[in-house]
Amino acid sequence: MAMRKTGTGRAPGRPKNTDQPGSMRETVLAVASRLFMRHGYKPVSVNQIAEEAGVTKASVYYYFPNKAALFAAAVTEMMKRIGEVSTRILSGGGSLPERLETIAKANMAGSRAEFETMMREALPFLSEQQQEEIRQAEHGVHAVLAECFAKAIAAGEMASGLSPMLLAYSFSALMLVGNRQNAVLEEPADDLPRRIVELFWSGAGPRG
Amino acid sequence: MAMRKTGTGRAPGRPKNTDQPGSMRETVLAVASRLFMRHGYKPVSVNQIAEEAGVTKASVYYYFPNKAALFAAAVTEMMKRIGEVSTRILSGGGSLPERLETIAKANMAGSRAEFETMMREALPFLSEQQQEEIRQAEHGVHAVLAECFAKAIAAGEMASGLSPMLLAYSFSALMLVGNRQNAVLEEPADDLPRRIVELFWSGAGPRG
DNA sequence: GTCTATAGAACGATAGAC
DNA sequence: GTCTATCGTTCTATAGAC
Repeated sequence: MAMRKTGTGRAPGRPKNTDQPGSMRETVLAVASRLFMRHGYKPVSVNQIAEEAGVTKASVYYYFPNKAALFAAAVTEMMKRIGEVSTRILSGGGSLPERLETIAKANMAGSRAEFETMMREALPFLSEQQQEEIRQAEHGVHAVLAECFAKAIAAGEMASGLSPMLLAYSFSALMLVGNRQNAVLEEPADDLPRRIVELFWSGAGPRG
Repeated sequence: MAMRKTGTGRAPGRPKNTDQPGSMRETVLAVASRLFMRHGYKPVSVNQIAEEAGVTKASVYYYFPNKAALFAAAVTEMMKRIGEVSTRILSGGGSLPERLETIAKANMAGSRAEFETMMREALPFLSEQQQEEIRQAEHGVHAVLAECFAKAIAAGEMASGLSPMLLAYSFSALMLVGNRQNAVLEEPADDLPRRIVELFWSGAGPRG
């Protein structure tokens, strides 16, 4: 007799409403983003995601048309969360450079570099549309920064020669530098966020 | 009678020394880097490279153990050339910001973004060692910049708080920003190199 | 009875084991 | 060189909601 291979303990058919409603899709998304972040795109199978979410593969495919779409949705979701955290930090107390340093710390303590690596690996599997979806989500995160910069420029707290969006993308790019193998940068790792913000704020030219 | 499929017009056997010595490997490398840059990794077959270089596939595999190694070597070679060009620009005339702007223009006019895209596509096919080889070559390019920055810091032409290597990686990261879809940056495209260098040099903080 | 949300099974492709 | 396991994906059956 053949063993049941894909059983999840749950009976087929629509579940009772006692299972809190509307949560299955979000559960799958949460599990997926965690696994994708930890192991990358290819190594994570849809089956693995399904099992950890307590459903079968078929249920995952009920919510997402394919693995790439699930990945894109998971990344987009993550970006949304990052944007919310950034908004919270930026609307908090302290000077703007101090708040930027907090964001830099959060981004660099988290696995931003691993995120970029994962994106590179996954890119060949994504459709143009899915790539665009992710770009839009990324743009949203940058927009949060840009809005803050626009206000600061209007208030005279920042130089006025550069567009807020360019500043946002630049700051984001500099944070990525902080995720490099710190050995080659010849800087103490715990000081990097401060130095990155210092460079962003005051430039590389002679001071005074 | 079967047709010769892979003939290149050259007779089999070791060529006479009149064919300038040691150039075959370089010819293959040059052809490979051009094709990889133009079409990406997967779409380019080793056969195609061999044909355009005027040799057979067997000859290519004499110099390189596999396609990925050939790719890594081609990229490394390109990095070497980029490093040489950067050295030449940096040792030329003009102020340091002006020379940096020249480098930024060269990088952004050239297909730096396409290069990054190609790298992403090829990454899954490269061994750890081959990836490390490319990283080393990239590091070499940054070292050229870092050396220049170190001198400038010693001469008081740049701020002294940051390590030259961190500055080099940061400048490189900012140049990548210039390759984005310029629409989102809200900046005129032809002005971007100047603005990028301006940000790098003077920072985002209030001026004066 | 129809719609929704799940499970189970199977398909073609592919990669690795033997 | 064949066999098997697994992958992404699709199809169908079914239990419960409305």
